[in-house]
Amino acid sequence: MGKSDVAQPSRTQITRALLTLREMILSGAFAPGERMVELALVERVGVSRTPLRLALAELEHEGLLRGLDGGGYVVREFSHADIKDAIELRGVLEGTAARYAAERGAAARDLRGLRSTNAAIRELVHRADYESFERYVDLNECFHTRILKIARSPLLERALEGIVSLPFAGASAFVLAEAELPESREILVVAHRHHAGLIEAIERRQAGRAESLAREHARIALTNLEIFLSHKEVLARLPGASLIAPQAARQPEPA
Amino acid sequence: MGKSDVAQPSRTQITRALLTLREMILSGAFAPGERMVELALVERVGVSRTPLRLALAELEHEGLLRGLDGGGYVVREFSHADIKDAIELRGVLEGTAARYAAERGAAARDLRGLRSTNAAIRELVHRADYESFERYVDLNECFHTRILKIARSPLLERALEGIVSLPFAGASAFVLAEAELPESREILVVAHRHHAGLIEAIERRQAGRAESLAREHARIALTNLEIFLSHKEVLARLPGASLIAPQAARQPEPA
DNA sequence: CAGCCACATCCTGCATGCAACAATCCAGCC
DNA sequence: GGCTGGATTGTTGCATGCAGGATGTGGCTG
Repeated sequence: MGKSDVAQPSRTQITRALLTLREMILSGAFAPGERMVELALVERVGVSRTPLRLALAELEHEGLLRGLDGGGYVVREFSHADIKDAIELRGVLEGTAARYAAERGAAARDLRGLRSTNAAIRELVHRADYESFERYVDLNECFHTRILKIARSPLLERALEGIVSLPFAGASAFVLAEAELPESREILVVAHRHHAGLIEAIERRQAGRAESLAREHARIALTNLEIFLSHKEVLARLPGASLIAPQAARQPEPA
Repeated sequence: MGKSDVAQPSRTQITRALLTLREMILSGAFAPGERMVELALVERVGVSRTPLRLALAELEHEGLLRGLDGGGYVVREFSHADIKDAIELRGVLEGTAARYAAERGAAARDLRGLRSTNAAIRELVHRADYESFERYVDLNECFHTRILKIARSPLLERALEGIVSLPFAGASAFVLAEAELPESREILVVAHRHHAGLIEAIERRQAGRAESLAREHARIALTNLEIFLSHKEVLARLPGASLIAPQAARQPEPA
């Protein structure tokens, strides 16, 4: 939303390569651990090696690729623990954002913006059609972005960007497909309640409350994750699903 | 420690350029806002444009450079607010690491390692010579790294790396020159006490205590920052000092 | 039959040349 | 005199050629 790079999909070859590669990886075009051979990608992406390499380096920073010692990159694989960690860490950072917002104070118009966004969300909570869910995702992102802006910490924004760029770590990662899993529908009611509490906490300068509430809010995604992992046929339709490591012979480490 | 890139300073041209440029920037070879012209850097660094550009992109990720819309990079300038934010955010992340360590449990040998490191620190707290301070910095870094390892969260490590790579955000950023400012000497006693409390909290699985203690521990750097800002003649000798914006009547222009 | 060495192949790291874009400066015109 | 247009210069974006290194394979030998 803030960035205007989607409007110009190929203003530069680097972004073209970046968008194409990210799309390909998340859609499962490569198996986890598969090596990203530059010359092979030149054909499939349509750019030269120079911008392509820049894009690969960028994707390594985003966490989708992993650099090899001898050079080159492979597609990363994400364990369940990785995803849980990412969600928890997002909660920590968004909690910090909420705390900053409460401590540093929010302008009246900022609070109004939060309220109007959350009011729009309330209208959609009980809708069941797909279009409403798409709209919900937008509004949800908007709400989280608003709080982040109110926190007024560029560094925090950067750190959070680095987390939500990971698959399944975003605030709305699992929301979209909830349209198909009615058992998780009531979660939206809880989320709306969390938002309302956050607004109130920020308005009343209750920093501790705001922080812990935002953390708990992020943990909603953990619940959603569990639900999804027991419905693999739906999970497979989410972007990046192919990057999740099978839970099989992995040593289970209960928290 | 884990990475062995310092042993081979120029194993690849990219790292050579990266190390050289970082050194040059932190030593004040460029003024904040100055444009980093590639061709000019080719001479001064001694590598070609291709690896140099990779290094520039890396430095932008580290936060030392800022990318321009039309292309190219400029040296970033850090306000006091930026530094305070970085320190506070480091506290949040190290607090999370301490909490993880307490929640997930530390092995006996990990606790022993923490204790021995902190015991070594205790020996140095009242020493005043420069060599002792250098050793103190090493041990301090070691202690923080140990806790981070015990937390067992690769993602958290990455996030923290992204913060401490900023100038003045590291755990020992202001310690080294404390040798010259006796008024901040007793801070080391407090820091040692914090460490001891952290070990105890982790051992007793007191997650909340561990988190808030680590946060408070990071705020020591805030105190040190204030002290330094009132001793500009000492501050100037720290790497990266030239990147700090003067606090004067600067017109803040929020994006 | 197993281990080791040498060779061939593939891939990445790097350098350089070319082209397009942006900024700047100067000149001409209103 | 100010503004606008164009030209020139400087800088980045991109492509490709080349070389070094890692890897895998085959054959030879113990």
